[in-house]
Amino acid sequence: MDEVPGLRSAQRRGLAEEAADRIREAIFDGAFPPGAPLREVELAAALRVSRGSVREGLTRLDREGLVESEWHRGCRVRTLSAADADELHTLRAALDELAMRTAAARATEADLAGLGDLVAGLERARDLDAPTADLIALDMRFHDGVYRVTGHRRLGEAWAAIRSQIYLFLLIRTRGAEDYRDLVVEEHRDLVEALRSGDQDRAARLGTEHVHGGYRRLLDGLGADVD
Amino acid sequence: MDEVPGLRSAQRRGLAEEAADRIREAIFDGAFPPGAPLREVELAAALRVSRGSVREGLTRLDREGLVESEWHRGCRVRTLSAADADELHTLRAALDELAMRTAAARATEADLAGLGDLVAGLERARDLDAPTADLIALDMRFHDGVYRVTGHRRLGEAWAAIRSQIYLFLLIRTRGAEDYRDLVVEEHRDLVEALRSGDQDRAARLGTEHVHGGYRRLLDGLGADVD
DNA sequence: GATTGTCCGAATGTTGACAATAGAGGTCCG
DNA sequence: CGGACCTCTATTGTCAACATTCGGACAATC
Repeated sequence: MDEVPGLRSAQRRGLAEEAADRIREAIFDGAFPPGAPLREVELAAALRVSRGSVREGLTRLDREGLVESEWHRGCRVRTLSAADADELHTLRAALDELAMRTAAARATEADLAGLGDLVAGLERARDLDAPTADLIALDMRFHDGVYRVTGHRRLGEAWAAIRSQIYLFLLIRTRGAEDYRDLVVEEHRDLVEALRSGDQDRAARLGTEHVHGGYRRLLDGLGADVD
Repeated sequence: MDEVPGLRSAQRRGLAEEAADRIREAIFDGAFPPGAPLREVELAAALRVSRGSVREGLTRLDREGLVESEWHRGCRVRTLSAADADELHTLRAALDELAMRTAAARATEADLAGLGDLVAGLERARDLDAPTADLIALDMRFHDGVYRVTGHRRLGEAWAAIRSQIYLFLLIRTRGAEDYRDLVVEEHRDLVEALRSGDQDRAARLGTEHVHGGYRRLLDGLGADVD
């Protein structure tokens, strides 16, 4: 089992994954608002791919929770109600707690440096007045990094199953929350610090607080007028 | 189309789900041991279904973590190493903690009665010297019930993503653990009691202890000779 | 003798045609 | 005029054939 240091295996990607990526992108860009139907023939024609590939790509998005499909009634972009938001954040808090605890135990110096770089990039983006969407993307990449550091494959899969939904949720509902820009850097710096300390309990606690706090601020900023 | 007497009832629910169910059953029955390849043509011929349907069914099993598939290399039954067992139980503990906490807050009297009935059935089965596999099946149904009581759709999906793997793991590695039969009834009765009390913290704590305790006993009973 | 290039059988990835279904809108009857 | 029924169409579910890729066996080369 020889591994070459700086070389990751080039993984072949089928058309299904490619299609899933394109459709996901389109949803994030707002081309398909929540509730919009995703018709297989239409997508197949647009992507120059057969319906089978589109179909398989859609099941991947279904696994990510981005779309929902019913028998013989096709696929629609999932709508996110207030109850859905609550589900997403309670579940994410539980996952993040385990992720931060595990990461605190297993993070190497290189891992910590990588996460630190991400936070630095986040700070730079904020100071340069980058659009909030960019900050959110970096935020997500940071947490992806934490899950990767855990080396916990199934935990990563559980995160992947809600990741896109949380991303979409943040993109849609972050307009009113201006304090997000101020707090995002500081909070993530604290997370890295907790990981560096190796204190698993502290890291776990900070992880859940980070999620719950962000959720609470979001709700406060928007009022209770969630549909 | 050739008609086979007892094999022609796969219409209303979609052939893909039907195929997934059959294959899952076969895996649990030991027809496909861990690591065994699942060839699409072979399965399609056996189930009298096209390869497309088998293919879609296999992706469902992949979502459940029962099989793993690589590009152009097909599907195999997932093998469960010691590291996998650790992943499964740490993740399950995190999910169960949230599930017990939520269930403690939302369980109605009818819910509690239903769970109580399941425990009673478990006790009956144990006293009747039912095979351990039956006890395990009832054990799983109990926890399914807890997740259902939470009303937390995404939490239930996260559980579904590891449920089959845990089931398979228990089926394979429970031979040596005789104390399982003794403790299983008592522990689940305690869980119901905690839910009835409505004390969320206590329920959550008991939930994680239940998982971790069971895992520890399993490891002790088997020694460290896990492959 | 080890490495590299090439071929071959087998299995999967992809495709377009065909069948089944849900939902809409019209029609008939009370 | 309203409701049950029926047809019709758009859309998804299923299928069998075609294209691509993998892994190993064998031969050529240094």
